[in-house]
Amino acid sequence: MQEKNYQTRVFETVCLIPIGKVSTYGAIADFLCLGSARMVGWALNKCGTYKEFVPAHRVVNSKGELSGRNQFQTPTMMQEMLEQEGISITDNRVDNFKDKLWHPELLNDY
DNA sequence: CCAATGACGACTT
DNA sequence: GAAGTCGCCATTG
Repeated sequence: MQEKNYQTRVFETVCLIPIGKVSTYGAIADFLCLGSARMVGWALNKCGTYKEFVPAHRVVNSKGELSGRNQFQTPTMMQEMLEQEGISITDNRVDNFKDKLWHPELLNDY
Protein backbone atom coordinates (compact mmCIF):
# COMPACT_ATOMS: atom_id res chain seq x y z
CA MET A 1 0.00 0.00 0.00
CA GLN A 2 1.22 3.49 0.79
CA GLU A 3 0.58 4.49 -2.78
CA LYS A 4 -0.51 8.02 -2.07
CA ASN A 5 1.68 10.45 -3.90
CA TYR A 6 1.13 10.46 -7.61
CA GLN A 7 -2.41 9.19 -7.73
CA THR A 8 -3.71 11.55 -5.10
CA ARG A 9 -2.56 14.59 -7.05
CA VAL A 10 -4.21 13.38 -10.21
CA PHE A 11 -7.37 12.49 -8.33
CA GLU A 12 -7.56 15.92 -6.78
CA THR A 13 -7.21 17.61 -10.13
CA VAL A 14 -9.70 15.35 -11.82
CA CYS A 15 -12.19 16.03 -9.06
CA LEU A 16 -11.86 19.71 -9.85
CA ILE A 17 -13.18 19.26 -13.36
CA PRO A 18 -16.57 20.99 -13.53
CA ILE A 19 -19.66 19.11 -14.61
CA GLY A 20 -20.28 19.18 -18.31
CA LYS A 21 -16.59 19.55 -19.09
CA VAL A 22 -13.75 17.19 -19.78
CA SER A 23 -9.98 17.34 -19.44
CA THR A 24 -7.03 15.65 -21.05
CA TYR A 25 -4.14 13.67 -19.65
CA GLY A 26 -1.66 16.15 -21.06
CA ALA A 27 -3.43 19.09 -19.42
CA ILE A 28 -3.37 17.45 -16.01
CA ALA A 29 0.18 16.25 -16.42
CA ASP A 30 1.30 19.69 -17.44
CA PHE A 31 -0.57 21.39 -14.64
CA LEU A 32 0.88 19.06 -12.02
CA CYS A 33 4.25 19.08 -13.79
CA LEU A 34 4.20 15.31 -13.88
CA GLY A 35 6.07 15.54 -17.15
CA SER A 36 4.20 12.72 -18.76
CA ALA A 37 0.60 12.05 -19.63
CA ARG A 38 1.27 8.37 -19.04
CA MET A 39 1.61 9.04 -15.36
CA VAL A 40 -1.87 10.47 -15.33
CA GLY A 41 -3.26 7.47 -17.14
CA TRP A 42 -1.39 5.14 -14.86
CA ALA A 43 -2.64 6.97 -11.79
CA LEU A 44 -6.20 6.84 -13.03
CA ASN A 45 -5.75 3.15 -13.62
CA LYS A 46 -5.50 2.86 -9.86
CA CYS A 47 -8.66 4.90 -9.64
CA GLY A 48 -10.48 1.62 -9.95
CA THR A 49 -10.17 1.51 -6.17
CA TYR A 50 -11.45 5.04 -5.75
CA LYS A 51 -13.58 5.33 -8.87
CA GLU A 52 -16.46 6.25 -6.61
CA PHE A 53 -14.61 9.45 -5.76
CA VAL A 54 -12.77 10.09 -9.00
CA PRO A 55 -14.72 11.13 -12.10
CA ALA A 56 -12.26 9.46 -14.41
CA HIS A 57 -14.86 9.50 -17.15
CA ARG A 58 -14.20 13.22 -17.47
CA VAL A 59 -10.65 12.54 -18.49
CA VAL A 60 -9.95 11.75 -22.12
CA ASN A 61 -6.90 11.81 -24.33
CA SER A 62 -5.86 14.71 -26.56
CA LYS A 63 -8.16 13.55 -29.31
CA GLY A 64 -11.16 13.50 -27.05
CA GLU A 65 -11.35 9.73 -27.25
CA LEU A 66 -12.61 7.68 -24.33
CA SER A 67 -9.38 5.76 -24.19
CA GLY A 68 -9.93 4.25 -20.77
CA ARG A 69 -13.51 3.24 -21.21
CA ASN A 70 -12.33 -0.34 -21.20
CA GLN A 71 -11.14 0.03 -17.63
CA PHE A 72 -14.55 0.94 -16.33
CA GLN A 73 -17.05 -1.52 -15.03
CA THR A 74 -18.53 -1.59 -18.49
CA PRO A 75 -17.07 -0.09 -21.68
CA THR A 76 -20.26 1.84 -22.25
CA MET A 77 -20.48 3.21 -18.74
CA MET A 78 -18.04 6.00 -19.49
CA GLN A 79 -20.14 7.25 -22.37
CA GLU A 80 -23.31 7.01 -20.33
CA MET A 81 -21.71 8.98 -17.52
CA LEU A 82 -20.60 11.74 -19.85
CA GLU A 83 -23.97 11.94 -21.52
CA GLN A 84 -25.48 12.09 -18.09
CA GLU A 85 -23.53 15.28 -17.50
CA GLY A 86 -24.63 16.80 -20.77
CA ILE A 87 -21.67 15.68 -22.88
CA SER A 88 -22.53 13.99 -26.16
CA ILE A 89 -20.38 11.10 -27.28
CA THR A 90 -20.01 9.97 -30.86
CA ASP A 91 -17.91 7.01 -31.91
CA ASN A 92 -16.23 6.91 -28.51
CA ARG A 93 -15.26 10.56 -28.89
CA VAL A 94 -16.50 13.68 -27.15
CA ASP A 95 -18.78 15.68 -29.37
CA ASN A 96 -17.57 19.29 -29.60
CA PHE A 97 -14.58 18.09 -27.65
CA LYS A 98 -12.72 21.35 -28.06
CA ASP A 99 -15.67 23.20 -26.61
CA LYS A 100 -15.96 20.82 -23.66
CA LEU A 101 -12.23 20.82 -23.01
CA TRP A 102 -11.27 22.31 -19.67
CA HIS A 103 -7.86 23.11 -18.25
CA PRO A 104 -6.96 23.03 -14.52
CA GLU A 105 -5.24 26.36 -14.86
CA LEU A 106 -8.70 27.87 -15.11
CA LEU A 107 -8.99 27.32 -11.38
CA ASN A 108 -6.52 30.13 -10.88
CA ASP A 109 -9.51 32.37 -10.66
CA TYR A 110 -10.73 30.61 -7.56
C1' DC B 1 19.25 -4.10 -9.99
C1' DC B 2 17.32 -4.81 -14.78
C1' DA B 3 13.43 -5.30 -17.90
C1' DA B 4 8.75 -4.67 -19.21
C1' DT B 5 4.42 -2.17 -18.98
C1' DG B 6 1.05 1.71 -19.14
C1' DA B 7 -6.46 5.04 -19.54
C1' DC B 8 -0.51 9.46 -23.73
C1' DG B 9 1.82 13.24 -26.32
C1' DA B 10 4.63 15.39 -29.50
C1' DC B 11 7.78 15.03 -33.18
C1' DT B 12 9.48 13.02 -37.54
C1' DT B 13 9.09 10.77 -41.94
C1' DG C 1 -2.46 14.85 -43.77
C1' DA C 2 -1.56 10.07 -41.91
C1' DA C 3 1.32 6.67 -39.94
C1' DG C 4 5.18 5.45 -37.36
C1' DT C 5 8.73 6.23 -33.69
C1' DC C 6 10.58 7.98 -29.49
C1' DG C 7 10.16 9.93 -24.96
C1' DC C 8 7.89 10.28 -20.27
C1' DC C 9 8.42 8.50 -15.33
C1' DA C 10 6.56 5.59 -11.83
C1' DT C 11 5.10 0.79 -10.59
C1' DT C 12 5.45 -4.06 -10.85
C1' DG C 13 7.68 -8.54 -11.94
